[in-house]
Amino acid sequence: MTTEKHLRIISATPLFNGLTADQLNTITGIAQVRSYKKGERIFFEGDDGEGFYIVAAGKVKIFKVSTEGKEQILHIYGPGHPFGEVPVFAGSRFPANALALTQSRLLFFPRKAFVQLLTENPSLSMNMLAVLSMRLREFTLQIENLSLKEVPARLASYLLYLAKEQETPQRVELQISKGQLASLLGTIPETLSRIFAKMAGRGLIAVNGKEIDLCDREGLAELAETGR
Amino acid sequence: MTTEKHLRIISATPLFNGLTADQLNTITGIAQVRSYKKGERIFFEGDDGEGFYIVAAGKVKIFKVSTEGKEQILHIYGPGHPFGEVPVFAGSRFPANALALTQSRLLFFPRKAFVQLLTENPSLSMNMLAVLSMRLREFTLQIENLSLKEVPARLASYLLYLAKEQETPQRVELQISKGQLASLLGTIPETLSRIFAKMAGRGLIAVNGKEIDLCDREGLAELAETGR
DNA sequence: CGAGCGCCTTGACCTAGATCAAGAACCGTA
DNA sequence: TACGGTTCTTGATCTAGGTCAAGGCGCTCG
Repeated sequence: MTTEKHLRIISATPLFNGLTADQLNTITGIAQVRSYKKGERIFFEGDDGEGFYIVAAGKVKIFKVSTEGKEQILHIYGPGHPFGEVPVFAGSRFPANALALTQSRLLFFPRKAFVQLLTENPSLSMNMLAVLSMRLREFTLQIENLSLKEVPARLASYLLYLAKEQETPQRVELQISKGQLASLLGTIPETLSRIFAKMAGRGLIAVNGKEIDLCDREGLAELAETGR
Repeated sequence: MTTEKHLRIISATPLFNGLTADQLNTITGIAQVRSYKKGERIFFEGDDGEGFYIVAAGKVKIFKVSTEGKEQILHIYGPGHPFGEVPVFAGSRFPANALALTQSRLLFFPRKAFVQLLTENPSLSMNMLAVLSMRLREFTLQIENLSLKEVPARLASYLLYLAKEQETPQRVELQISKGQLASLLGTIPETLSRIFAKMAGRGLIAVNGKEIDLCDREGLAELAETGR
């Protein structure tokens, strides 16, 4: 693993947009590479946060677990996405768990060195503020979904979101298992399965394994919006 | 309303901790005072965010509304708390609504001037990052509550939280109506009422209007944690 | 190729909590 | 102190979705 390669990854990360080559070099200097196997824990809720991460390769899930073992996924992050920044600035512990969904390579930025960087680079601070703000927006959306919408509406929203994300208006591919999707939507596999069947029955979608055709985007939008 | 007074409020706000008198003066220079009557809207979801607010006096609720009119309260903020910062940094619109719960006085900071300030004051940026991180922590907690715990557990958590907040271990006072509390907990007044009755029946609490005695903190903690 | 395991689906049931409807208690105003 | 309005409580009902249990349908690996 060369420093070259780190630099390429770091340059491509939105968080570091608009920084000079010099600044990027400095940042590369403090980054450490860490590798995780599929299923390996990155950190636990309550752990001390001595720094934060950026996904270089692979897929990471951030989640909470109830006392009875039910899990709620908060995010699933791929390359370029930072996570675990909260304790860096709040001076607290990680508020959730992180686990590698696939074999992953992460860049780790130690708290102290990174804070030092921030005080010297106002534009980096601004980027960081933007990242946190965006995340806050996502959370308000998720809370809205969980408390104000029923599962079919949440699923419809998610499918439309995926379609935009993947730039394929007619068909989307689930990058995660349906069980994981259920947890992301705040439900369980059985319920999700039934809702898939119901939506297919209404002609809104067609499901073939991880491939899902969006037959009626109008109808999906309606369902996402009003729940009918 | 004197500039003196603004300065006093601004100095006392955590967001501006650790800044020099000089910096505080500059900040006071860009703040505008806005007054709102009880029930008045401060902004709507989707509005352009030309700046953010800090509560100087009064109480403000931040909330989402479903298409059918059900509301989910995200936060209730009192003096010293900033809100509406997301669009300032994310460059997007307000992701939720804000309304004055009581007659309120707010300090408004226009986007552009504030961003200018940030680039010149690294420690202000750090404070802002801390505020946003703290808010993210609160949100993860709220999502956990909404999706992983049942209403009685959420209520128990909230009561214990209030007790800590108010530094009165034995008795808390609700600062908001029970209807508002229901919405904050992601439920409806009827359900909340029944749960109050049930908890009183079990000897966990005693309810007298807005005064609530925590008779059995052990039991409440147990309920908050495990749901039984 | 067959065994075994993880994932998904389907069905029968059950429970938390929403909805609907009707009073009761509380509060500011005249 | 009577009033009209909120806000709160209580009861009867309904339903989304969770739980439990039993297959099915792929996988990989021997």
